[in-house]
Amino acid sequence: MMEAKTINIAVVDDHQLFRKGLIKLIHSLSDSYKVVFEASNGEDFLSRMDNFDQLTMIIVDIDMPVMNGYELAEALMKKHPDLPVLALTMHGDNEMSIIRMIKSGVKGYLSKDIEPDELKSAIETVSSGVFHFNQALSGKLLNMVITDNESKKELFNDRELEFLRLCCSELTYKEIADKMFLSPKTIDGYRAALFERFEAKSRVGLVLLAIKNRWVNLNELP
Amino acid sequence: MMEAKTINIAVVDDHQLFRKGLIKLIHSLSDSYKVVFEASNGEDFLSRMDNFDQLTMIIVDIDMPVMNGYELAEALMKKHPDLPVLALTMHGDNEMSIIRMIKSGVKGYLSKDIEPDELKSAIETVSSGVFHFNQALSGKLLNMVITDNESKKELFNDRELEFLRLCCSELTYKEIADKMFLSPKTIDGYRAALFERFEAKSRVGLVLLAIKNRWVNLNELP
DNA sequence: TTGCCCAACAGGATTTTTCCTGTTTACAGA
DNA sequence: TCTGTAAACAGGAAAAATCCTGTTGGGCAA
Repeated sequence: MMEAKTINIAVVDDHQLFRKGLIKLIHSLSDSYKVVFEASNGEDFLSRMDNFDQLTMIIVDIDMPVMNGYELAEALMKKHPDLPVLALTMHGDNEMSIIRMIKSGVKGYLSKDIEPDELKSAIETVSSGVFHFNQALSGKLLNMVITDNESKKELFNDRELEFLRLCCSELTYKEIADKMFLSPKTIDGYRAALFERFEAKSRVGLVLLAIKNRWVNLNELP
Repeated sequence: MMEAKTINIAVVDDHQLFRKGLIKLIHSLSDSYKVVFEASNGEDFLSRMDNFDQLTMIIVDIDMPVMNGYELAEALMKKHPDLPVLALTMHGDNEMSIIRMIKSGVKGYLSKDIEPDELKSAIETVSSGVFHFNQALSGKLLNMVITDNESKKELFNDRELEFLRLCCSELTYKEIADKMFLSPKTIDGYRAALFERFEAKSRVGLVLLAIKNRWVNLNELP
């Protein structure tokens, strides 16, 4: 079996040990795979990569400190829409992160606990510009992605975001209601809406999501 | 330069992609390194490994779902104290986790963002039974480890820390009680103790403090 | 032994959170 | 003008969290 075309890959991951290992793994999958560039985060990649044409695709970790995978994918979608992005996730099972990846323009994603063979098939499909998602999306969330094109509604409106910030505090809902000049019942409505949208089961769960996804800034909290 | 003695290594990590890559990386470091066994978590390792004498050392990821690195190291410290454990951490910067590793009996730890050369030197030192910690421990911290038996009025004890971790989730206190095999009333006692100690007014407040002060690691939360 | 301390645990009250099913009002579009 | 929709709001109940005051039982020092 001949594997004709060389696939030139860039790997972006902040964990050097993983990155180096991954590169060796990729090279062992096929002689036609060449990792020609590596970076430790999105910013590092954008600042040092100058020849985008040489790249067939890019493999990028979602969880990175400086400029994470979502942000890099978004930046690439604007400047180099033809460069396919394959995302790697550590805990990629939650639908929100999948949504966000799709919105950021990634062509596919893989959990880090997959077998090398799956990586190979993902590289094959994504490098040729085909989508590769190994998890089905619920209709509701899929709808959220698709109908987003008219830029009508982002994740939250202003009031919801304000509520979310106040949630990340020791305030009770009643106190939040006072601060926002709303009825506690309205606040309860916001709560229910966000719980459903993000599949949170409790206020603590919502707060954790808000922090993890950087919807709120930890340093700006009281 | 000759590298005489073969070092037989077991690798335990739940992320298959990382594990396979790491193994290739290890083999590329030296011909005398042989990865002779791999497992996806602590439980998997203990149940399938039958010949401990063949192993020179074990490399284990700290963050694993079923039986994590701390727990595996503790179990090994009891049954096979001569087997050196090298721990790998994703975000090993917080002191609490270093404390916990030392208490669990690991011989050394590495952050996953190190260079392969550092891995090599860690393998060399740890496999020969010497400690390898790449980060200086603050005097206070070191004191905490050493004088742990006497003046143990530090921030938390082990159970409190475990409770705190579980607090940073969507689990109810009842579910936390089940996980820790304690009465919900005892859990309520932990809660009250931590609330008072850190002047938290609610669980959300406690969770925020835990994250801000890095008592728990955001990325290793479920 | 005896007294002391502490972790584990209980009962019970109160507040807060969570959930469910509604109603009213404003306002944009057919 | 009629209609649909979204935001604001309510009542009420169940579950969970919070708070307070205890008890018990085992280890340990005097």
